[in-house]
Amino acid sequence: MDNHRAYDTIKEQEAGPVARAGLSAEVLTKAGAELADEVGFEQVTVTEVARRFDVKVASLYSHVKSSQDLKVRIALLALTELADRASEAIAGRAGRDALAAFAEAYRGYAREHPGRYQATRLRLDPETAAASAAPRHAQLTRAILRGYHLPEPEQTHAVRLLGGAFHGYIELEAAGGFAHTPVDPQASWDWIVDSLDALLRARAEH
Amino acid sequence: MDNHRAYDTIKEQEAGPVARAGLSAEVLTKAGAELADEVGFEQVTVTEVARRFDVKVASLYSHVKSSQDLKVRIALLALTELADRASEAIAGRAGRDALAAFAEAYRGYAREHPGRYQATRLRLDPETAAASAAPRHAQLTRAILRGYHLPEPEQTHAVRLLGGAFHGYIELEAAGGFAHTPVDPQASWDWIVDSLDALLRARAEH
DNA sequence: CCATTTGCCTAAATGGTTTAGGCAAACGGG
DNA sequence: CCCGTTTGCCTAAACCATTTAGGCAAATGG
Repeated sequence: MDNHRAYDTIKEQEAGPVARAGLSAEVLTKAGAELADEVGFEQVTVTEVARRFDVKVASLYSHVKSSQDLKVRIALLALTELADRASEAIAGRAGRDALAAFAEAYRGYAREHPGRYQATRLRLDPETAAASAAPRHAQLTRAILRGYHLPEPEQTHAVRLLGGAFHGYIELEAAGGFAHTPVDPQASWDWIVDSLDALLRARAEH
Repeated sequence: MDNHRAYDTIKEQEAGPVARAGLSAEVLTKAGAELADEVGFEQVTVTEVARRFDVKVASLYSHVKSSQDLKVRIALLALTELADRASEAIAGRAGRDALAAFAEAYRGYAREHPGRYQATRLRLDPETAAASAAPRHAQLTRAILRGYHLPEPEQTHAVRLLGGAFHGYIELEAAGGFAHTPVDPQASWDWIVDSLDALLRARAEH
């Protein structure tokens, strides 16, 4: 039962005094998010995160409850980052400008951080979702729609249309669904933003 | 080394002559699809499928190459079923009718077969995707758009808009994203189909 | 300077995946 | 009808990720 001693000896021979890795839920979440961007969100494992800190797997369990807990934390981080980015994008803009900037914020984030973007689609239980940045996303969309003067319940319909359209397009693009058609995805994106702007303006007048 | 004998004895005592389970890639795929609808696509494991046939896990490996292979087969099955359903829905319809029927086919399939619908978003490698029913989905969308007389490249833009909008809406709805707003999802869906129809008609004229 | 807390450890159980090798049932030609 | 081959499912065992339990030592603070 002198395994600890043997370990310490080796450790001290090889790396000097045993250094603490400085783990915390935040640091692990950040590392998990980076891992997700590199290998995909589904491929995030506590084992790989531990490897990156050169630490034993069990050590992570003092900071996160489970593998699922780690994934939820990554999702919450991504939702917050994405809401911050969208919020900054629409600041000082209105109408078509705001819509285009908002759309670009989402698409840009998904391109730069594919794993984090995948994480935003993790199914959260209702309480967690309500306490997350998810409601901010809906609020930001409503802020854009203020420029179009839609009455309820049409404003809610429009929130759902925009959320679905942007999210769905990004997902189909990421899945490689556009690879076999020689039409520039950027051109489609611009056309779609344009068309949705026209749609909303038409709906406002009735 | 007489484990086989021991096993056979038990088997014969308990269940008579050793019956073959009648496994095949098709049967396993079907069972996997049903499992997906019950517990979610990510929760599909070869272990659970084996349990359902009362068969040892290793036995499945004569029929499917790996756990991933099973998942790909489920995805291909779902893509085919969904394309069949969409195809039937738009037969004999045009314009707004076709669009609404197409949309309803997707949403209905996702509601009735949530796990299979999740499977349709599995990332397939390009060759597999090209040989799947995925191209049929794009063709079906183009069939609907014939009624709107859009020139290229706008027709391609519209294919991407419709694919993204329907898919994104279904995903957001399934994720519970609409739970905290007291607006009927069906009403939003109808409004969205209506709006997209108007959008396409407007784009056709210019 | 000692007591407590904190951080990471070893050890071991659980469970899904996968390969290797084997027996026996089914099948088809002589 | 019998025997060789194929097919179907088996046992056994390795691998890897997850998770819990329990322990030592560094850091912390009175």
